[in-house]
Amino acid sequence: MSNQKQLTKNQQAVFACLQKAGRALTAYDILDQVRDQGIRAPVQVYRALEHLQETSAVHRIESMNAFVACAHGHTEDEAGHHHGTIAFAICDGCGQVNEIPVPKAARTIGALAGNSGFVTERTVVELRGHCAPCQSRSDEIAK
Amino acid sequence: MSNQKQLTKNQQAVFACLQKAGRALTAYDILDQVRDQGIRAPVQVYRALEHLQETSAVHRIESMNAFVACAHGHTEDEAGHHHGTIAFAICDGCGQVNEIPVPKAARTIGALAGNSGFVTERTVVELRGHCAPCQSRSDEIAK
DNA sequence: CAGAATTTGTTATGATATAACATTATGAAT
DNA sequence: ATTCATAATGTTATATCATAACAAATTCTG
Repeated sequence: MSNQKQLTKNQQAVFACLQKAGRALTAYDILDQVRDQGIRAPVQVYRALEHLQETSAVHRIESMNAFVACAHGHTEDEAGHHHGTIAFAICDGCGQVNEIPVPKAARTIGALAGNSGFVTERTVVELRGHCAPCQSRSDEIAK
Repeated sequence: MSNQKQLTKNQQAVFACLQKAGRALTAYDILDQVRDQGIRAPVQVYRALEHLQETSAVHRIESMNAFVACAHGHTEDEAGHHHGTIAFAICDGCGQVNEIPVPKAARTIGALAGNSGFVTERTVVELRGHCAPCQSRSDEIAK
């Protein structure tokens, strides 16, 4: 079968690393963190990430070439209840990534594209900016 | 001054290449096309792209690591009238990229992020899918 | 256990992007 | 026109992100 629920050793290591980080990491960031768990080559990390993305346990942040653990309940519980499109709010100060379900706005945008016959298969929405704490931090710097 | 309107030789070459292509190209695709115009190294392409992005003549497609000439009037006319956020509808069949202004949907999404104090500085919206012609083409293949 | 499928490990390489620094061109002020 | 400041260029090297190819080990299933 294709959809087993148990993660393999490498998949566990990579996923745990991302969860612990609590922010987006590049594949090589991850590699550095899991070397002591026997993962030696980039391809091993990419393979684990590929699987984790298929099961929606991990999302790729396109504008960073990085990866983040899904904030919703993908730890143990089954299902992977499908939300629609999720927007990622990425803080360029601290790297925190927040997930914001935006099913309606995504449908609106998809409909606009559909007007010219375009069929949307995947929607990428990423907000780059600063979270509240980092906002005040940069205020300080700007005096 | 910072905002001159005339493009330099390299900037012209890169921009012309993108306009001629009519679709997204990677920096190395561009490099291959402009070697005969004296551009020899990746960094020269990236520098031209950087300038062209600053003036909104070119957009970066994050989910492709590629670049596309802006579809709006950036050829000769001044101004670069500021639209709000633009969504890119990218056909995975033929590579065509369509620009769709989505100011309202983008504001909606930004407002949702703003609820937790996030301040958006840049909004990336990219639709991956298939354009009308490529849609029918894949129909054929699927019999 | 046998066979199939998947995962793993290993090496190599491809693709994307920037650092550092010397040089040349351009524009504005005298 | 000369000087100065700025921006653009060229060149080499290297950093960063990602996949190809193939052999070996593991796991699942009958």
